[in-house]
Amino acid sequence: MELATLYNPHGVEERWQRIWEAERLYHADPEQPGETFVIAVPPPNVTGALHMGHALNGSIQDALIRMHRMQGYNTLWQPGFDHAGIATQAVVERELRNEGTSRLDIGRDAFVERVWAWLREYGGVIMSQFRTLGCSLDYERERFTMDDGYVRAVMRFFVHLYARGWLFRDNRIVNWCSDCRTSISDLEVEHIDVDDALTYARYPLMNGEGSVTVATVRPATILADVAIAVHPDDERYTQLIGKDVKVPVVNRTVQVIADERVDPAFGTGALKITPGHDPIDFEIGRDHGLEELTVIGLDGRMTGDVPEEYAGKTEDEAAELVVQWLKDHDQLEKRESYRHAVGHCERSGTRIQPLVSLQWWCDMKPMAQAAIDAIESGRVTFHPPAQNRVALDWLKNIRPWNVSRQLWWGHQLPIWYCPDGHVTCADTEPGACAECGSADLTRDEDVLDTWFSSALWPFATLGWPEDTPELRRYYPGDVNSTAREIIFLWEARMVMAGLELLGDIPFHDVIIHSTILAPDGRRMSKSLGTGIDPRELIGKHGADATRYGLLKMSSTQDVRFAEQQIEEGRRLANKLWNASRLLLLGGGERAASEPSSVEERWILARIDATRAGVEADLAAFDFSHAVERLYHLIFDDFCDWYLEAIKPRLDDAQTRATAFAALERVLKLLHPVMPHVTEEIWSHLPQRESRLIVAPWPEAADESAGGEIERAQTAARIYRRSGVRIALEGDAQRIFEAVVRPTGDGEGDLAAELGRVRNEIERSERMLANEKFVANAAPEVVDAERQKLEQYRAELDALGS
RNA sequence: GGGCGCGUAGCUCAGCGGGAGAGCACUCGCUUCACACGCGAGGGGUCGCUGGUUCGAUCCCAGCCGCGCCCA
Repeated sequence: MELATLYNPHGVEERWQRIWEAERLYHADPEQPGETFVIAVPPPNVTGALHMGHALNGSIQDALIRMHRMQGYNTLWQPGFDHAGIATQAVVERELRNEGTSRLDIGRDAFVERVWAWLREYGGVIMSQFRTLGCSLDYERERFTMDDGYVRAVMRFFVHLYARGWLFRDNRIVNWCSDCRTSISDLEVEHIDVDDALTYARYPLMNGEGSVTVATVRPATILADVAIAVHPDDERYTQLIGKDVKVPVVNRTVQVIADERVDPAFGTGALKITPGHDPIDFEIGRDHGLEELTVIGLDGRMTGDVPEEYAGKTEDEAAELVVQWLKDHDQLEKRESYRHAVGHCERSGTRIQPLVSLQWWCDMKPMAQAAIDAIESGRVTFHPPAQNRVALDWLKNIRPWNVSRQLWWGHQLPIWYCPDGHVTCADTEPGACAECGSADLTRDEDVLDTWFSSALWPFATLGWPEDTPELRRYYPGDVNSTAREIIFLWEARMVMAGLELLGDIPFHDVIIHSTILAPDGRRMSKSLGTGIDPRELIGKHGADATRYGLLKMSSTQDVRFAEQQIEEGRRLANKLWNASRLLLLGGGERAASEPSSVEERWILARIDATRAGVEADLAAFDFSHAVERLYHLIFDDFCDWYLEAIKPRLDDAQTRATAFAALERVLKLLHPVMPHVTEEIWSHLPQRESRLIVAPWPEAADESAGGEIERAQTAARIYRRSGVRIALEGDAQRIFEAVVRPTGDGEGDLAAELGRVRNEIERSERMLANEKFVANAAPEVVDAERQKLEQYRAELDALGS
């Protein structure tokens, strides 16, 4: 048996990835028996590359999937891609720009074909990158949100919501990105602190009795003012309510109104109302029946009914002109610096322009209620549990969802209009207007928000709306794992869609994993240059080590990336490799393997305790503790004590056979975390009947470990520390000799040891002499202290005093 | 502005009512017949600060100071 002393994952990992997939061991067969265990992977953007979040989440999901597969579950890990409307369109638009053309030049059909061509060439590489991490996704079942079948599911969902009466078209304020040229949902808006100027402008009263001053960070929108609002209880302004004022620049006459949504503490307490360009003003305007004027257009420039010198200017340029106008007319009270959070498009980074636009909306309240019930009743549970409330708070305050996007790449709305403006909604292209029968139909140009299709992922991937064997067998699934910022965008919507369309939750547990930050504590991001590429880590340390390290970092709180965790994984792989070498070097024959010695029974008990611990950790989605547990089992128990204890008997086939049986269990327990090295070692073990990936998970064992090992360990601690040998006999003595290999006379620093133990006894006695402690502390705590005292007294005896 | 979380060894993090822990780094000793990516020993911590509750507080409560995230 030729095995290198240094385990090298390269080549080994790729080989096993090929074999597992070629032997279809990742494949889920609905015809096969067994309780199911199903996870649908969060579909990465089809344009994306593996980043740290994917690698962490892949390690988490694969650990769960592999353990359940070994436990005999009919296990499906569903792979696939999201078409990622805005992101993908932006990539292809950039390419067109580099070629000196644009989507408008080539037209919609050619553009969409161009996107498909781009994807065929460059898209979808991330699934291969999941393979290099060892992720056991059922790659045969890869789905794409733009597949024909998936498109049918999306259309069905839309038609369903339309029939329910929850979809409606309305002019409302939206978050407009002038760079992406589309509206985006509230959830795609990122709030960033910005240093602005707060401009205080005087609006003269029409009756000539002075003026009212309002503060604004966006002077350009003064041109669209339709009212001034004050809080009804604000005594400073009570007498002004109902009075008319004149809007600067445009000389429009508007009224002072009262509304409780005005914050008297902001600025002067008087608020200019611009329903066309501010979400709160929009709400106030609707309630007061105010006009919705728009002065900033879709390209972010001034438009519409503005004085000539403003037309076509950017908002900033227009703001300067307005401020100058105010100065010239002595209506500028002051300007002061002001720092506040401003919405930006998370995709392009452009400052959001709130404006009124005709869009399709979905009333989410009815679906949200079902999701609220599911979470409150515990049918769907978030981990860590604090996230349940986060999801509930959002669901309880849910607002209509703007589902239309002014893009070309995506699912075009199944909405047709006839010349009379009637609306027809249908799965497939209708022949005539549903209302008037007109055959002259035009399809709505807009496409759906990417997340509209994502909401269907857990069942559209299984064939819904068709009644497929997969859908019947694998829905509902079990677990979904994702990052915090996806809770509303995706998790909540999957729960709502699943309940609405299939009448059942899509999964019962949602893992919200930690965010891995850059080593300096900032976010990992491409633009900041703080990203660390998991593919480099795999190249440097191997996939097993990377998985181990990432799981070690997967505590519930956010964590700074530390490469040393991955190096720890690499050392663990090497340690296990060499432990296996030790046994294999003695010969790999198979013999009867009944544990006969105390150390054999002890290691089996330790392994079984670890098995139970790992099962409990994974049931609680506590991966970092599971991994730590395995590390100590292998380094401390298996290598430092068990293997050292049996070393003198290694030429005995019986001993090796028992050791192989123990090693086999260790490999099984570690496999979900480090699949490659464990499968590689497994393949060298004598007479394995199957691949480790599908080998049965260890059964609970009924081994009790005697106290001999513990006695030897105590003696070892004392001897190694002070050179003092304490009296042992029988197995404890034999194991101590084998592991510690003592030299010298065993006299050592007896005085120091005696002093240490006496101190302990004194401390313990003092504690137990405290009547209040004995009276008030929990009985088991007092008992534990008494036992410790007993132990120390026994140790004192053993030291021969 | 609302909510959540975090400040524990030089670093990354566990622990969260009864003697401060792990891995790495550091010091010292080991060419022990698997592994120096190893084995053994050791140094290093007013557990952010100030109060409170308790027989007992890193752990619970309040306030403060830092840091981060989510939502508006």
